[in-house]
This record gives sequence, C-alpha cells and structure tokens, in this order.
Amino acid sequence: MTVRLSHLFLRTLREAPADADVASHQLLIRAGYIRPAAAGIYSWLPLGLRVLRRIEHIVREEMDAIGAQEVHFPALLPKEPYQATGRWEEYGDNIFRVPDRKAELIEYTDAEGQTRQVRVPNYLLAPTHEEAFTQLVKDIAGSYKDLPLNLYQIQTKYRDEARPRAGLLRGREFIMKDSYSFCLTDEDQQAAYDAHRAAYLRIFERLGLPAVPVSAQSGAMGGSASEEFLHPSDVGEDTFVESPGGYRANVEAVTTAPPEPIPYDDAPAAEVHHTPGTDTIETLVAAANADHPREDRLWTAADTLKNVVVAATTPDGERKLAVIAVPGDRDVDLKRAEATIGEKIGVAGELQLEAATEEDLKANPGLVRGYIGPGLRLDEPQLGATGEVASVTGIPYLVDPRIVPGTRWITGANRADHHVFGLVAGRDFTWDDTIESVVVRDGDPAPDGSGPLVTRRGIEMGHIFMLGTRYAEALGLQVLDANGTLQTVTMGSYGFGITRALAALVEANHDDRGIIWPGNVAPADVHLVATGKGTEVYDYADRLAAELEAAGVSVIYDDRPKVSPGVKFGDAELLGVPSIVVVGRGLPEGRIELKDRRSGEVTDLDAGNAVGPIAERVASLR
RNA sequence: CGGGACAUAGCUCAGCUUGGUAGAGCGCCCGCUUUGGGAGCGGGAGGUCGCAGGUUCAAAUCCUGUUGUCCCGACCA
Repeated sequence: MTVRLSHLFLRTLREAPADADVASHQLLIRAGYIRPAAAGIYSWLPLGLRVLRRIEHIVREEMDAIGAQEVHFPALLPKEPYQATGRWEEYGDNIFRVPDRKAELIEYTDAEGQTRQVRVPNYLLAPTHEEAFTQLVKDIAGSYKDLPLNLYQIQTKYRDEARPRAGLLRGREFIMKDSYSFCLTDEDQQAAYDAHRAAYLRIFERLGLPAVPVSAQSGAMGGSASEEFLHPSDVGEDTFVESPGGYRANVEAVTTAPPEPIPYDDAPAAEVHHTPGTDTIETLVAAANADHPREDRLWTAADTLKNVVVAATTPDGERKLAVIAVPGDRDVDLKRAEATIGEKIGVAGELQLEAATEEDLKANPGLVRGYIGPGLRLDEPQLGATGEVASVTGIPYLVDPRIVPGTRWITGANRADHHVFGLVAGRDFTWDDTIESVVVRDGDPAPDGSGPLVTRRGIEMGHIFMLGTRYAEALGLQVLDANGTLQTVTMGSYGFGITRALAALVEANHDDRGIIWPGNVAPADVHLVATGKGTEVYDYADRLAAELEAAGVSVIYDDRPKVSPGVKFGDAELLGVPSIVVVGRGLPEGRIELKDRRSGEVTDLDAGNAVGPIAERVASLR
C-alpha cells in the first residue's frame, strides 16, 4: 500500500530536540521515526517500524538459513534461574527488577520516621535470555538425538544502564536478536559458532553496514572464545585495534608479542641512588637526567619501571593486593587487568579491581609510595618469589610482557627518596607471572607480526560467544548420549542488536539534510513528490503511485495539497528514501524527474514511460 | 557512582541578575492569496513556568529540598 503523507501519522521537526546529540538520534526523531518516551526508551512511529521490520526480516532469513528455529520468550522472567547462574547478583543495578503482588513485603522506617512498606523484587525484565533458553531446552530435549540445536528470538531487552546515551545506540530498552546453540561435542559447537559468524557477515553485507569481527573478552557472559562485530564509527563506545596485516582485536583483548630476551652477562651491577622528591615518573626522569645522565642519550620514562599497587575484591568480599609492573611510559588499564588477574593471583570468579588506597599501603610497610620496586637481590626479593625464596611482602608481582630477561630499569629501591638504576630483569629480580594490562597505543606492534596497530572506535553490533557449560551446569541441562550416560550440554550464545543496527545505519548513511537509507532497509523504494497547483500533477502522481506499487515498487507519496515545494523536498531528503521522484513543472512537457538521494543526481524521465526506468533503478539499489 | 549543565507552549529558546496579570520563532487550527527549495496577510487554539516546601502583600524570578534530562568519566553481551 502506498503511504500517503497527507494521512501518515508523522510530524517532522525542523529542529532537533536539544537533548539529542549524535546524528542518528537527531535525525530519527526529526524524521519522525521514533519519539523519546523516557531516558533511553523510545516509541516507534509507522516509518520507523517499517525500517525495523526490514532489518528483522534480513536477520530472520539469515538465521533460518543456518537452520536456527525461531522461538519467543517472555521479557518478564522470574528471578530464580538468574539466581542459579549467579547473574541476579552479577548484573547488579543494570537489571530492571520488579516485584509482583505476591512478592515478599518488608517494612522499614524512612528518614522522616515514617513506616513504609516495599516489596522485594522477584521478577526481572530480561537483559538477555541464556537462562530462559537453557531451561526450555532442558524441559524438551532429553537425548543426543535432539542435538545439535539452534534457537533464536527477536526480543525486547531491558538494561537499566547507568547512563543511556546517543538515542538508540545505547538505550535501556532495545531489540536484540539472540540465538543459542546447544551441542554435545566441541566440533558441533564450533560448527554452530562458525555458522553464526558467517551468517553475521552476510547480514552486515545485506544491510550495507560495514562491520569487522574482532576478538573480544567474554565479560560478564562467561565463556571462552568470543568475537564482537564492530561497525567503525567515531561515536562508537568500543575501542579496537587494527594492523595493516589484518590483525584486529578489542583493546581489552589485545595481546603483546614479548620481545626477545637480552643477554646481560656484561651488564654492570645495579646501583642505588639518592633521588629526593621523585615519587612520580616525571620527576624521576628529570632527576635521573640531571644527576645521573647517560652518555648516549637522555633517560626517558620508558627506562623506568612503574610498580602499580592494585587491590582486588573477591566474590567473597576479601581484599587482595597485587603489584603490576609496567614500563614507566605506560599506564595500567584496570579493566584489562581485571579480566585476567584472578587466575594469576589464585582467585576464582569475578573480581573487582581498583587502585590501592593509602590504607592499603599503610598496611604494607614494604610498599613505599613512589619508591616501590621488586628489590635488589634474587635471594631477598621484595616482590616476586624466586622459586624457593618467597618475597618479603608476599604480594603477587605481575609484570607486563615487555619486561623480559635482560631488560634494564630504573625503579624504586623500596626506601623513601631512593631509586635503583640498572636493575636487570631476570638477574636482579623476577616475577610471579606476566599480565596484559597496559593501555594499548597507536604504533604498538601487532602480536602476529602483521605491523603497527592503530586504534579505532567502533559500535558493537553483535557478539558471538562459546559459552561452554556454565549455564548448562548451573541449570542442570544434560542429555543422554548414545551410550545412555548423561552428558552436560555445551552452549554458544549469539547476540545481534537490531535497534542498534538501525541507528548505526543512520550514522553511516546521512548528510546534513537527513538520512540516506540503503535500499534494503529503506521505509520505501520511492519517495514520490507531487508539486504544483492544479489537479493534473496529483492525478498523474496518483496513477504513477498505483502503477509503481503494481510493479512491486513501494512508494511514499507526498500528496499534501497545500504544502510548499520547499517543505516537500526538505522532508523527502530528511526521510531518506533512496529514490525521489518529482512530478511538477515538467509534467506539461511530459517530463518527470528521478533523483538519487545519495548523489543528488537528477534524471529526466518520460512521464508516459516512467515505471520501467524507476523500477530498474530501485532494483539496482536493493 | 564521581564531576558539570539544564528543566518555561508540540519543537528551539527569551524572560530570572533587579519579584508585580507568561513571551518570540517554528509547528498546529480557520480564511484569503501563493505553488520548483522550508511562502504572504489576517484571525485563533495551546503553558498549574518539572515537583514540594519556604520567604513575601505578591514567586517562572529569591531560598531549601526533591525528581527528571543531557554531557564527561566510572560502568556496560
């Protein structure tokens, strides 16, 4: 059915709402695709819904094509399964929690002395559905013959983001396609993962949305292998790195290729120097150059070894200290360190990492603020046990992979106002383990030798995970194998942000006049503008619209009688349908115009023979 | 959760410093004119100035509290 602007539930805005900041947010509201309902929550208008449905359609086709079966879960779920997997707690404030009428009632006294009652939430608005899928498969599948199994849904998800932003790009309610694979063997699981990966690449191809797979940390989802699909964009919230040779990874997942060890047989002995007032790298480097200059060059921050004390809070609430050593010109990214430090210091489960406080340092007299070092002798290490010899402090010592045997450092001497120069890694000190923790910089080498890395921003469009057995174990999903023994099922989880993709498409396809939809997702194929007085243009345009529809071309028809041409052209460009057909002043000479929204190029068409050429153009844009 | 800003008509904003009957532009409705780049003239509808207290004869304006929204950071399949 032709959409007639005279009747369409639409109001375009000349100005963007003051609180919309990024292009997609502004344009989607201005063009009447969405309206804000609350922070990070949007209502969908007819044209927005059309685009949304087209994106969903592409995703469905590709999911069906890999043999996934569509199901649909409630958005409102009981909390018990989420408690069983630990995510009721793990998600913290990011989960919308709701009580029903039967929920436990507790009384408390408020600040004004009033007795109040509140119900304890026993439901949640699901942020993602691993538990629900696992539970359902457990109910239905009992045998290895039921596997492998791929299920998906397209669902509204809820996350009570601390800071929703950028309109649809990071909302509190959003639509996601999530699928889950259930397998008994690693081979099957790998096949499901690979199939999804390929399907995602096809989806991005069909959407006309560039997206690159990068390796990622699996984060709160748990699991092992994981890749996210990032659409490169300056408004993206993820940072990833890329090398000329094709290495790509999320900054959190970048690994460092350690340099070759350096021979140190002829290295001079380390010396302790009095370096008053040098409790920062900057003051230390200045003092080193002033009082203990090198002959060949100046000391730089990269010659120093920075020892950062961090505090990890374990799931049981215990606080454990560790020291991370990095070259002095580098900063520690606590988020990166947090991902792997648990296994290095022998703590299981999720932990929280933060910089150590004054109190932490006071509790450990061996750590002298500004002058911390690994110690001067292997048989008496301050940090870093050496096999038989425990370190004096007993605090785990983790170093950046760049700190290889033979590298020489200026670092703290564990006495106020003293540093040691020429301390040789492997000869004078050792460490408990290495850790990836430094902030990745442009120019760092790629770990696979494929060249220097550049950092870029990207919007996370999708994320695929090998989940392993975490959920199946927690919820008891087991099936009988061919031998009649119970086996725990392994799972994969695959998310794709539908509403986010819509917003990203606008980010990638707009100009200062409005949106420029790719043909595959546009709310219509043709935006037909009739302009001029008299009834001829409208009579003709009415007929043309009908003929185009009959030829399989969907039409938005601006038939508004008393709207000036400028407004109609402006709205056409704002709405962003890829082909604009103008019926107006040329009609008496039998001429109408076909305009390409993206290039602005205008082609004259014979009014008596326009359907064919228009349909052809439309087909070329789909 | 830390830092900053804002809240007045559907949208963008003025008015607040110095308290005194709530404004403009755009949008919307009616009439006439206009019809190839956001038209003109005339008439009109629309706001408990986020909310709650307080000060005052009188509060959009001053004070206190609170809620909401946006930005930076922290956080975030």
